Amino acid sequence: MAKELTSRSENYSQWYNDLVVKADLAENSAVRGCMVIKPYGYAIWEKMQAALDRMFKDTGHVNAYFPLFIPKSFFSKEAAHVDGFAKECAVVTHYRLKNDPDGKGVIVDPDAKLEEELIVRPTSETIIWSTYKNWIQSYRDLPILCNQWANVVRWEMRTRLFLRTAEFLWQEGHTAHATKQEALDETMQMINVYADFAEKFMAVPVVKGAKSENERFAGALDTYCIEALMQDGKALQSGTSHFLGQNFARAFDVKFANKEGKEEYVWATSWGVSTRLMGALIMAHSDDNGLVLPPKLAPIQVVIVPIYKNEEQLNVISEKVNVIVEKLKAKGISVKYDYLDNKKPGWKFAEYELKGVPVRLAVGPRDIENGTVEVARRDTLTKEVTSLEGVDVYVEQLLNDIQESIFTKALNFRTEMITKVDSYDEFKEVLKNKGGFISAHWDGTKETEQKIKEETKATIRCIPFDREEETGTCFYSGKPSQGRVLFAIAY
RNA sequence: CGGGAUGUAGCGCAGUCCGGUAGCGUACGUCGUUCGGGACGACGGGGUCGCAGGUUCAAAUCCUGUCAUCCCGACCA
Repeated sequence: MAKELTSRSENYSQWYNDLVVKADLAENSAVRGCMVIKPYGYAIWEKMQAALDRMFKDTGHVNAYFPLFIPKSFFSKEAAHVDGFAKECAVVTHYRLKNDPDGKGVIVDPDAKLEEELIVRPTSETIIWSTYKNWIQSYRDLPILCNQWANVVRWEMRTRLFLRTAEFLWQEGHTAHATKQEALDETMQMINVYADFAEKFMAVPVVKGAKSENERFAGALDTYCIEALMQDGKALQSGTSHFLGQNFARAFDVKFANKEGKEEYVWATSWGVSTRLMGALIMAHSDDNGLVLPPKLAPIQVVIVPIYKNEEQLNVISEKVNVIVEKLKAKGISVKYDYLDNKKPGWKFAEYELKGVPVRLAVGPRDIENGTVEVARRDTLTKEVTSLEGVDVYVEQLLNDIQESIFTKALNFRTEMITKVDSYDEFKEVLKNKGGFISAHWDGTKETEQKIKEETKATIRCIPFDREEETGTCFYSGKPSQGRVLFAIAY
């Protein structure tokens, strides 16, 4: 099955490593687990970026950019935060190289040691809040609603392609507010933006909820998340939005004068999604023929493959196809007419399936004669012949259908994979044989969650916002519970 | 950082036990026939066998070291 993201899995080199993206490792270097995103893979990321950026701007946010390097001292200012990130930081200690006096190559110049080490950002809360300090004096300066598109580095012990790479691309929103309520609203608003993006663009259904204390972001008072389910039954945290309270404002001494002229600490949020979403996209929809991309994120939405024996035939076909291409473009549909004769039609069919192109049109002599075109859809791998006249309208509708159909398929799968469980035996049984989300009562304590994790590797993915009010008893401890939470094995 | 595996042509691999100077599939190039689901034939180009030492007349193969990757843990977004 083409669902594992492992290099040894059957189809990896065929459709994943070679075509979409490659975790490329510099030889003999300490650059481990970083990823190279090839042009086609990057085009998908660009589509995601564009859609998200639009949504951020529609909710009043602006983009900004902050430094890659963060002075070490900034990190020690928020205790929980440093605890969370200290173990996975890349540290810059020198600023110069020189020729090795004893021979070949270059060495780090020992005379060029930095007074204070610089940390390559694992996340930008600290550098941004030290900057915000200078931007904020009065309630009139608030709110600040900034987002940055950037790369960050987390020196993970073990990396997993897309899901946990040492360097990754992401966006991080950092907002500052005058009131607690406004910050809470912002936190909630952004998790909703993420959920909308996941469901409407990626066609990946997600559960919105709050993290348990154990799983919370380092330095946050509350973490909201969206959790998606992959085809192998494992959960993937796909986006988070944090209510930071006044923790960072206190740490960086960011105060403002309120309407009464009194000094108060600023309220903060941060939120982010990363190239991990590409992993989610791939693992949620792909099949053994390769990628299945939702039309809204497909760099190429329609590919047209002519079938011909000679140039004369091609010319006749092209004349008809060019009209369609123009019509599709006029509708804002990205279309590629692959008329080159260096590959055969069969090869092209397989190739574009591998790349997840949602709709393929094939036009050959037979179609020219009958005024028809063959339309194939990637998600169902079905083909039908339709009239060439008006195919643009047909395709436009089809793209919408595919978008919806991919989502419905994923949603049905997820619904099937949420299992209600009331005993520990049942819990273990479902984890082992079925996977997916397990909806169960939990007593709300760290200790219970920790023990369940140790014994089964399952963690609480979230406490869903829309859970039913239902009292019960914790399946593990037998203590009273206020409602069900979702457990799962996660990536 | 522990346990296991791997490193040989762009990619996927065989060859290693038992040392004799590197091969298969695919991709690539030329020509011809093909072209409605990854075409076929003929010829051809491409490899410091991860790296560094050692043993030997001779090392992809044996020995030592080292680097890197993958999988399983621990850790984490």
